[in-house]
Amino acid sequence: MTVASKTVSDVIHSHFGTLTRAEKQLAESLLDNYPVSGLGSITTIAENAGVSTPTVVRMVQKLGFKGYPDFQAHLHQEVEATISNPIAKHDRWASNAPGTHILNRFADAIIDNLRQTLTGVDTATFDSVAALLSDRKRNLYFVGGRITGALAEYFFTHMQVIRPSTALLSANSSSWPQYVLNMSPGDLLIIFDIRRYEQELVSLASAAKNSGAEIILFTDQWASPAAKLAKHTFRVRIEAPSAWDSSVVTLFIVEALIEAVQNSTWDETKERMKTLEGLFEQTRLFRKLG
Amino acid sequence: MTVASKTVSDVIHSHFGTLTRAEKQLAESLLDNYPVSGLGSITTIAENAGVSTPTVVRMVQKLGFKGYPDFQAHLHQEVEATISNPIAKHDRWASNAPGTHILNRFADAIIDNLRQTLTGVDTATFDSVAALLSDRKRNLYFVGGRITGALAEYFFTHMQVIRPSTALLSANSSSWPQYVLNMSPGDLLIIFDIRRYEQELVSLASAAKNSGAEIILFTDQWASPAAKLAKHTFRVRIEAPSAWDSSVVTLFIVEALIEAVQNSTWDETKERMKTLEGLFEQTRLFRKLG
DNA sequence: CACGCACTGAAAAAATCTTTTCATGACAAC
DNA sequence: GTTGTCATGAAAAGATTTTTTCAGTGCGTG
Repeated sequence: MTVASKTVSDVIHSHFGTLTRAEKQLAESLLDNYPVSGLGSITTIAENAGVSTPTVVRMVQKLGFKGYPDFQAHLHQEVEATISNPIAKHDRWASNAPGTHILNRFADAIIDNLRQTLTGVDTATFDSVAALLSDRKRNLYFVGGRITGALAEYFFTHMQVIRPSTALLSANSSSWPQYVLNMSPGDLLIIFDIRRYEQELVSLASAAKNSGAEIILFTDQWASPAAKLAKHTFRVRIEAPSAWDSSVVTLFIVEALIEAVQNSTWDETKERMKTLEGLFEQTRLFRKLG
Repeated sequence: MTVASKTVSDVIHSHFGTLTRAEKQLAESLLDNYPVSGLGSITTIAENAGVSTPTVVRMVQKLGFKGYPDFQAHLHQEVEATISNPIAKHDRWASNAPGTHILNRFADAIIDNLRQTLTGVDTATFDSVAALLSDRKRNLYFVGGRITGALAEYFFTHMQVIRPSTALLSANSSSWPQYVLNMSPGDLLIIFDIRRYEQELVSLASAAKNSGAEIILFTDQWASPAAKLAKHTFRVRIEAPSAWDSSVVTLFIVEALIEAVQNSTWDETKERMKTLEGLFEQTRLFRKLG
């Protein structure tokens, strides 16, 4: 069967981009407090998610299950696997007493985001993306929104050292068409788009896809509309006790990807870094003399 | 109710003596691999135990439950309680990203960094910095190195929305003197400098200090030489299982500061954000028409 | 051996859950 | 505008589950 070894959570995540509004709402409800929230009857979970029972049926079938009972059977298996594996590992963060200081509240929120994100990220997806980014034959294009532009830049700066053929699209969309013009099939467009999704990014994604480029998307749990166009999507938790969303976990994923790519092509990268060091040295020397 | 705080398992045990043969058989079946064995339908568990469904109904009623659904609801609650405790949660995350996977190693490292950084950061320092950043009379200047430039930009982008008089110094040091020229006493220079400390940033810090500006420094545990010049220094742990350093915790501090500043001047900020929304809207409209 | 009593499960009845159908509304393309 | 497509939930239909009824069985007792 298609849903053999993957967890229900994985399946939901991998289909998340293709889900409709009500279905996303349902998926969120299921993933929140997963997998216990899926234990009840179809009526119960529909009510909890605020959707109708037909929506539940349609979604689980879309996910590849035969019907709700089939879906629930898988969930039961997972619960069983989780529970009957009582490995008592040391509790890493419980000592982090929920203080009242903003730093502590932030820390709690970030760790929660990290945990939930990691539960949701399919390692297979992660590895696929790392492999794509490692492929020197593909040109890489990075782009972000108003806030996330800095993340795109951070990612770009590292990848530029690790491998050739990387480009950072400026925040100004007027220059984008030129980049799209140069995209060939197999090229990668790495997009950062979190809520207050920017329509222009979706247009860019669409145009890039038409040029044959493949899209890797970093978005939030509610998923940018660009998810429908993306080959791989990272849905990252961004909630913080703040008027602003948190990019910490997104940066975490980015750094992990950087390491994964670097690691897979270490020999070449080492050479590049040496050369780069030399270049920096020369520049410094040049300035001193000048 | 009798079954208020006791677990279903307790209830079964306490009633075990009064159970009949078929019921004992059923009870054994339920306790074996408890509580997962009770997850299915009454038919399923009856079959598993080798008894009839009426036996199940009779037993659960004898145990004090209203009926099978009531019995199962209690079981679900217990499953939830078991799964939702932090230790079990960590197990789930770990199982999703097996121990050796880069994501998992990174997560461990980052949480460690976060804890160590929080232990080292004085909340008084944090609050002082937040207060300085909130002071509208001071001009803010942000600057970062090659890698940390993105962090400076991220910080700047947010602060620019929250308050006036903010500037981002470009990565190119040739434009810096002009900024220094304009600095007045009380102005703040926020510097990001982590290892492979950049000599130019130290020079900038020195020049700025001579102009009366106060310096806030984000650096790593080994501390940039600029620390000697800084009024406040955040020493952040940056170690990661990678050839690169991690900026995740630095970003964490930045976000916490953003929230602290925003929070202390919420009324004014709200107005600014509203206006900004309006401006974005206009821009969008303008583009559509154009 | 007959009787009473409690236990048990088959089968019917009742309740509930799951799936399908279909009307409506939103929205994009023309 | 008009048209077609898609998403959605109300409601009906269908399937399953849960409960009740009831007849059969085993067993101890007079």
